[in-house]
Amino acid sequence: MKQNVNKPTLQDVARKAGVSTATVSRCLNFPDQVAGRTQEKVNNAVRELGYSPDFGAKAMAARRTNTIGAIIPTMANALFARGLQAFQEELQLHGFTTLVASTSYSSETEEQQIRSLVARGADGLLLIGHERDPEIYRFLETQGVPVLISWVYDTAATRPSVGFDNAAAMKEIANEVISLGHRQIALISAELEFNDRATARLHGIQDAMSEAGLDASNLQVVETYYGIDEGAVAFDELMKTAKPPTAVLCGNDVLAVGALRRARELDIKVPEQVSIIGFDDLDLARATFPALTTVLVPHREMGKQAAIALASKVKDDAPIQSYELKTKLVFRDTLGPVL
Amino acid sequence: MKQNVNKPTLQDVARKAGVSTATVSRCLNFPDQVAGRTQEKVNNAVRELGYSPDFGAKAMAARRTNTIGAIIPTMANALFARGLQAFQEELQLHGFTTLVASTSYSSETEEQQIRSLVARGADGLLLIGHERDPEIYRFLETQGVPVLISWVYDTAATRPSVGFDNAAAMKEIANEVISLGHRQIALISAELEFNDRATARLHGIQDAMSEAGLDASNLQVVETYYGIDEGAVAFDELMKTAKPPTAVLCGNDVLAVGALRRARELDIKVPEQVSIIGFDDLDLARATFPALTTVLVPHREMGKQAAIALASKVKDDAPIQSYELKTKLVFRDTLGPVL
DNA sequence: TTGACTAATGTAAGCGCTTACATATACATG
DNA sequence: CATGTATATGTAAGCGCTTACATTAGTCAA
Repeated sequence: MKQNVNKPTLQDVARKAGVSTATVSRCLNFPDQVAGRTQEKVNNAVRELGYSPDFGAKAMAARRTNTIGAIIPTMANALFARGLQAFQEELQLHGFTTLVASTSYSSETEEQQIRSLVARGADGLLLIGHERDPEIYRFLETQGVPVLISWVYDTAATRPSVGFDNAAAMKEIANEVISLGHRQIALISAELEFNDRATARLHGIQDAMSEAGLDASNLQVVETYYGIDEGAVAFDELMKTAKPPTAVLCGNDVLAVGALRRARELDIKVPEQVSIIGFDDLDLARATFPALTTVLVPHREMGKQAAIALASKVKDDAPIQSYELKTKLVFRDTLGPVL
Repeated sequence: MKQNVNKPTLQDVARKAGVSTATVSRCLNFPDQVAGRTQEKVNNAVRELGYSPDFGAKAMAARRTNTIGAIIPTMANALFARGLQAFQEELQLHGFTTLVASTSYSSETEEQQIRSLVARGADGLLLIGHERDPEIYRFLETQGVPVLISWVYDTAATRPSVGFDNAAAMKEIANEVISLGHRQIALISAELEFNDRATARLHGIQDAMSEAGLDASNLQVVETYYGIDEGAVAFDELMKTAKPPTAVLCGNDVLAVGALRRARELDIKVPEQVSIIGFDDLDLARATFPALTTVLVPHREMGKQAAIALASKVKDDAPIQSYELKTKLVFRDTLGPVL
């Protein structure tokens, strides 16, 4: 290992400034409790030594970190990245630092990350979706770390959450699709296991279809990873089946963009021959040609509300209030009637 | 505050298992130094108590965190996000955890983040680009934290770096543009201040132009933020000038996608009336219509090499070896000759 | 000047771990 | 069996901070 240089400590600063360590600590944390002249001496010493407090020591002594952890599936998904950005910004206003980790959609990795963030002293945790090993929830409870679930809002769930109703949102757009005459429908979904958002969206479509009297066999589902190429491949697959769909719903805009690209490559006209629908409403959705019909997810607002809820829980131990956000259909140019 | 629950400590585990704290510690960190029967007792106690080690205490006692910090401008930029992903994966192989922070391109925020990561005990730091307040470099030196600069490779720089030559890459594509007859050229760039990558790319174009005998007045530069909409607005602006460019180079693919979108909205044919060139080669670049001509940046390889360099520096105190990665022109459908 | 405050500073006890060192136990050797 | 060696565990001293409590300095009314 290294450790060639010895980082200056509070002690060093105290010695240099000719005061006690307690005074230095106060000067740094509660300046108004310290006389002006003393502050100056201390600040000079801090500057000259290039002192920087040790977070670990501080956390241990103060028994508090003012840190909130957030674990999302992937940074690659712009929607998570942006929602988290808003979460972070709001928390900063409340005096919290955010520690971010991602799981690549692996529940195993998620568990590790949860443990790691708890070990690092997170005062609270933001998690995406409800579905995970009950043991983890037990662990968090024994550690006394409050958790807020986001990206979903499920009245049936016992834990508080800030998010939207994935099933209802998907059902709404599915209804539109069906009312335009589509009967042969497909869903390009993220992996369904350990992903209650994806599962809920699937259920939304199934619901809409069964209410419209359509048989389950009219729905084809392909699961894949997040990515444009993945969407393209999935679309390909669907078009090669015996009864190719006339409408392809996608679990997110990125998959939809991939599908759209492949449609163009296959010379399939959208929406004349097949409709393609996204989910999320990224900037991207307006930039494709034709522009993507999709479902707007208010990600920034979601991040912000999650931050507010979690901050008040951690600070004042106020019970977390669940909060439902509304999605909105955005009609652009990739959804059309069956011709 | 809260603290209703008392997290179990090493002490608690030791008591429950009927051994000393030292044994518990060893059992957790160096299991092969501990007898099998003892391991069992300890592991049971750990499980029953839901024990999780306190990172801060551990770091303080061990004087090592096995944590590497990485500070990037923004997660919103997929290229950073992906490069970082590779960085992280590689570091994990070497036994390091990565702590990520982003700055929103603010040098002030960056300074905070650097201090925060150092405080959190980062054994090393990854930073993007060379350009920052010298005081920060001094601070890092007094703290004994090794730094690796990435995303740039500049032979003139004193600090080691793992990246590519931004100026050369941009010059290369600019040469192509010029050789296709373009004389009136524009650059939609990220903000140039405190951004040596963006500045270098600008210089690359200027170089190419002056070598081709073009006057500086033939180049229009508009600085903007990262985003599709921002690219669209910038493109708009350029088209409204007295001498609109016939080729628009963009600092990244996202800006280019925005420009492309606005071109379509304005009914300007690409590449017949104006050529649009991106930078980065995101998946996105293949998904637009027409597909984007751009410059491939080997972001994953960059992240990986950066991780290797930094890990060996931190572990063995080996001097960091600079490493140059090569970019590659990717010709698709948005660059054409002047008609 | 004094006493009664308040304001500023100091003292020292931990926070939860790791690890050098000391000790105990087990086993092989002569 | 005594002895030496290896293996397993225990003891206790910090790591760099915060903070309750004790002490001292400063201020002001009487």
